[in-house]
Amino acid sequence: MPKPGVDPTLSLELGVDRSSPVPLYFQLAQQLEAAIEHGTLTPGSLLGNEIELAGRLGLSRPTVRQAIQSLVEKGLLVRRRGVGTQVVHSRVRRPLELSSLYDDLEAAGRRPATKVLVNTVVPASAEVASALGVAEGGEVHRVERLRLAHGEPMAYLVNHLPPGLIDLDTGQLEATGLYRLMRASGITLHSARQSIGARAATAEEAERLGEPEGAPLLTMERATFDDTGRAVEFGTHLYRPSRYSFEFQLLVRS
Amino acid sequence: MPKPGVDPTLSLELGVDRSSPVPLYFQLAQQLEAAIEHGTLTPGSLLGNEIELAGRLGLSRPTVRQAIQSLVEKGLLVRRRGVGTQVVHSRVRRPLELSSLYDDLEAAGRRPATKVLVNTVVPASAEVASALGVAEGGEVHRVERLRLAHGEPMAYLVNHLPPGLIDLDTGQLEATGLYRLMRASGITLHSARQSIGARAATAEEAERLGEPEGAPLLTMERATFDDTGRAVEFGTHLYRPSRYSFEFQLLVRS
DNA sequence: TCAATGGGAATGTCCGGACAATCTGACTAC
DNA sequence: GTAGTCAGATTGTCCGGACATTCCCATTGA
Repeated sequence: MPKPGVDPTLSLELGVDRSSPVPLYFQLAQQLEAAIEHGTLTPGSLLGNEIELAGRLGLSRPTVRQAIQSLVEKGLLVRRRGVGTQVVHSRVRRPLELSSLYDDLEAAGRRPATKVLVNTVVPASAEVASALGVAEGGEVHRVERLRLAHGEPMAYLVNHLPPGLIDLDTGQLEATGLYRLMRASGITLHSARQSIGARAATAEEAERLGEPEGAPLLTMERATFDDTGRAVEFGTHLYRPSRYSFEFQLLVRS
Repeated sequence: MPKPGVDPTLSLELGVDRSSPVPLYFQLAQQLEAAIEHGTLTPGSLLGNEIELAGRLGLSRPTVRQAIQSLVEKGLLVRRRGVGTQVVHSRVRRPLELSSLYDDLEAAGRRPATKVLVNTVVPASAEVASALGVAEGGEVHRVERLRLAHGEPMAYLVNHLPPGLIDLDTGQLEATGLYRLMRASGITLHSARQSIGARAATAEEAERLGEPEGAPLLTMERATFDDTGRAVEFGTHLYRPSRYSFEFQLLVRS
């Protein structure tokens, strides 16, 4: 007896370009993701089984599985043994990636402005030295920035970087984000350790951010590492909670 | 000419049990992870190439690749084409999973205590109805809890759940976390949308948490979904920033 | 009416092989 | 000496197949 629901991938224009340098599994994953995004593949609908799908596309089953697997890891699909592969109902946003505040804002359509307050070399404090893995008192870059949105201050960012890693040009810092500069310098960002908390603003901080003294502020500390394990950045950030909050999606690792 | 560095996996007692129901790739991944954790595989060291490793273990290359891949996704290993697979230097902690505050505290060795203040059924407010996808005014469970550590209040947790999903026993809620109860009820948690911010405490909140009025509080809102996309929980939490902050590790998706 | 059984269907695991893409380092030519 | 070139090593991609495991559901039996 045929299944009641028709395989929704049948109506899709799926097909891969074998002459393309883009891997086949990636091409398929992109097409499926686009179909989900576009609503062609409706939430809850079952994808046809892998073997049949592979045959229809002229691909092998491992290749199709690899494509599906990548979407499962993105949280777009759910697989169940004995049942099939289903499109997840809930709308999935980005699962909290390591991006700069600048990129976040730009993606949200807001045009962030940056004012570099300090861009210099200083001796490392004990805290900075420990975070960056350099000797206390050794030279490190220090950057202080004020991030503005709609002309109003939104965040006060203090970052320390180990010496000799990157040229910190004030103009570039104002035009783009720190992470983008680091990536452009050939640094492969790998992981970051973050801590988010809250505290009352000091008089100095309050003035910089345009808040009353003692106002609640959102704080974030972050140490970023490249793929060799080197600490490449240590940041201490202050956000105005009325202007900014951390929004993200978590996926349960099964 | 032989390579200068000896393959560090040679000195490992690697071996799989083919009679075990645990998948072979998973057994291998666990052994490699244990070796990294234990320091037998030192950071920066290169694992021998996949093909040789597969041959030595009597496994196929895809199986070995699958094991390595899972550790790459955990951030423990880094692969580079033409070079090899390397142990990451930086110590990786959990990459921010979806766990309850209760589990977090327990893992940290602190024995959390929970006081259930309210456990009842209420009509859904507009906000709760929207988050849970139920009709406004429809019945939902409401749970208010106070989380204590060392006898001092640490967080005030308000959660709403759709009706008929789970039996909320006050005794159980005080003995364990909400997520653990949900999982035990057969609910497959899939994803959550979170928002972390800060604000000043109201008089009522301040009293409950033992803070002065207007003190900065860390706030977290979270909607949790199961793998069918149903909202299964909506929580609004308040934390004392002197007692709690969000700590986690991010991995860069390449 | 309800519980136990069993078959079909789908994903999960594993194999062995082949070729491509990329990086490193040594060699060569200038 | 320096830059370009080439070969070896290693991971990335892809194939086709085999069997195991799990879930759903219809059938069967009490």
